[in-house]
Amino acid sequence: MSKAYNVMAATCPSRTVLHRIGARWTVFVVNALAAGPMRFTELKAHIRGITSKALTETLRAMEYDGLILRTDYGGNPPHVEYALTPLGHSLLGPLRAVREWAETHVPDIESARAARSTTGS
Amino acid sequence: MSKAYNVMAATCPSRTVLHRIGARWTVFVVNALAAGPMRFTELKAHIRGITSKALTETLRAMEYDGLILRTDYGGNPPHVEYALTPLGHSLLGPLRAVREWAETHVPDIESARAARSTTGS
DNA sequence: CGAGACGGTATAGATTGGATACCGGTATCT
DNA sequence: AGATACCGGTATCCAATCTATACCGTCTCG
Repeated sequence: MSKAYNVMAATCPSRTVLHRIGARWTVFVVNALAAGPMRFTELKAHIRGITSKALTETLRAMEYDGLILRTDYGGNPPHVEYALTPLGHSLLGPLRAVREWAETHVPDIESARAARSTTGS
Repeated sequence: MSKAYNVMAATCPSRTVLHRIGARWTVFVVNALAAGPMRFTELKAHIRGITSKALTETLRAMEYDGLILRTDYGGNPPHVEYALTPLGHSLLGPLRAVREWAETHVPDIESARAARSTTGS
């Protein structure tokens, strides 16, 4: 049995892992970094709608979990680069599956929502 | 290019879709319902740690998006069943990929966290 | 009569996330 | 020389969200 973890267990660490993945911005950061390392402002520009704070916290959390690597080239003007670790890279596959599902099924979901809005109640 | 949607666009509907998927409990509900329809309390017992309110809201949202189907058999005692729609079912594949990634890489992440805690600061 | 199952709701408290503004240090524009 | 902008963030405040706890009506069982 290689499956030592059961997601439903509530005491299980995979809960926290799943929570991190679903953390609203993680997906986008992984996605953005897929093409190669990026700097902070670059990342911020790429992921439209994210604030500095959100980005900072997401990056910190991901670094803490070993998903990305932060490299500070110091000096001045500040130069910091973020890159995916092998672990972060391995997340790309599963995440891409979800993203593609989302992109594919947007019409279905929108029509479901529309149906509820017009027909419902 | 069949990719009419770009996740990074911020104005893009796939954002909301992705947000729904990452909504903390959605994954678990889909997972639980994979085996077949379930009743409210059954679901609540299966997903350890979820509260009635969280479950209710998750189910409502998922129903609104056409991911699940709520069937009220009325009468008494109350009898309500939740089942995956075909759309919800199609989500199972991508989600399972993520879940398996999570289960597989828990040790990696935990060791990364441990390394940060002992070595860091 | 009293208790429990069922499918939730109501209320309040804790936690998280977002928006906006600002920071220090340098380089550049005027 | 002064004003401004770039870079990688913080600080602060406020709003939305999540959680915990208790409770509801109806019915059946004992």
